[in-house]
Amino acid sequence: MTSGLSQLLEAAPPRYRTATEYVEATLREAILSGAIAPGTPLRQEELATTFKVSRMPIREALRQLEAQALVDFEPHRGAVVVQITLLDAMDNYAIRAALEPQALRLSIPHLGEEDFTIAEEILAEIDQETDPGRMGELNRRFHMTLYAQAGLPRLIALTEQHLASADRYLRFHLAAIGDMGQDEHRDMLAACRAGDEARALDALARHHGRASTAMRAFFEAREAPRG
Amino acid sequence: MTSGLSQLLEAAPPRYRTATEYVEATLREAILSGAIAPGTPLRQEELATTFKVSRMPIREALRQLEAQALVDFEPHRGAVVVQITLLDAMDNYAIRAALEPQALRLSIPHLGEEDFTIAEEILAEIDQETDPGRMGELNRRFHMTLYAQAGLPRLIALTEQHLASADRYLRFHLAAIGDMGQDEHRDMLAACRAGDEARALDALARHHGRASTAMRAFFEAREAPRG
DNA sequence: TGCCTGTCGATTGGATCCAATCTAACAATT
DNA sequence: AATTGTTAGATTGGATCCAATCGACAGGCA
Repeated sequence: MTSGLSQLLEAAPPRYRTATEYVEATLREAILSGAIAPGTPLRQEELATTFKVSRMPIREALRQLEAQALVDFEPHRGAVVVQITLLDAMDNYAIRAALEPQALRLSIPHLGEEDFTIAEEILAEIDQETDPGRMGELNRRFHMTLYAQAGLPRLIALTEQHLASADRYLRFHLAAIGDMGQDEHRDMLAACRAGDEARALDALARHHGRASTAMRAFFEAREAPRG
Repeated sequence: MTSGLSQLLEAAPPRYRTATEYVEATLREAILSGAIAPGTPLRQEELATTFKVSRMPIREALRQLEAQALVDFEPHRGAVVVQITLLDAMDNYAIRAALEPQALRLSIPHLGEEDFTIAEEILAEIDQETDPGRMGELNRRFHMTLYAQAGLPRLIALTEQHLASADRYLRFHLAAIGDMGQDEHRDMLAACRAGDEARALDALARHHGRASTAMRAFFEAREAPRG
């Protein structure tokens, strides 16, 4: 049959099926990575020329980004890249601190050796990585590998979405605590391997707690450097 | 000054500022209430004539509903109202079981007597209500009243969104357990009043747990009535 | 009969055009 | 001088038009 061909098609699917998909994915990546600064107004005409499409796919993409809380939309005034504030960061942490333990808890019983191997490889990659952007990507993949067996697609997608949003705070995170929390990562992985749910959840909670308090201290020091 | 005027404007804002807003809000309500059945294909031309607008606001609205996971969008094939399945319901419960305790926990310390009074009134209304649609609305308002003081807008919005999604399962919920869990509601409210976080969270967990297991049993009985 | 192929209507995706709204600068009035 | 009114340009919202894709059905071929 065509199993060889279908493998090829799996490996190289047509990149985007519609212009809207293309614009949406590219814009989201640009916002999350910080390539477009928070507060930047997104002019439809301007985006249309840079993407070499009409304003229509731009408009549809912006609508979807609005629903994902990546841009603010005001009628007749256009879209603006959402700001990064302490409140936003705390909001994101609170949401992840709720979703991630749930995903991990449901996933742990179904994790297998293949998952642990992949997670281990990602941890090793993180150790050697220096580029902040790639580190965010690797961090996300590590976490999602451990959550992937939860079996609830919406929970997983929602968790991944908010983990991706956290990339926006990555620069601040690194400035605040300097590392990606590899100690907690390793502890979490070891606990998962041992099937020790309580310990894994504890490691994850420490992970969130440490990052969240560090971030808060960092922002508050920034906002009132001399009081 | 104009404090009287601004109160008036608060009370009666222009209903919708754009056609897209209007279509989106109306369609969402229709989907959540079940007025449009799961699996229904949403033809753009058809919707355009019923809403008396062109296809353009329809398209933008459908994009936003897709990002909210209320319709499935397939390129060149259009939008379909998402199905109601056991997996979907479990997914929704898992997400709410993660988000709601977090919101409640953060909100409890800032709840005041006004909030308790409002919550109490809503509970009384639920007791007398028979219309399932209104009961979903009231249930949502009760929960959100207790979560509202969490101080994190995104967490609150996300929680409310998934609480609203649960309205889609309301018929099944009522068929499965017959009531809205008023006992747990009352226990939760009393615990909040007493500032007893642990007891409030416990009541909420029982609320979710009971609903979730009942729903699972109900679906499984439906899917394999004679095996 | 069963399967492939081509064609046509229906539907969506994208481009272009027009109308409505916002912003800012400037003029006019007190 | 400060506030209000006006007007022009920029920008978004909405409508219409054309192109691309999908699905079903009919016809040809083994």
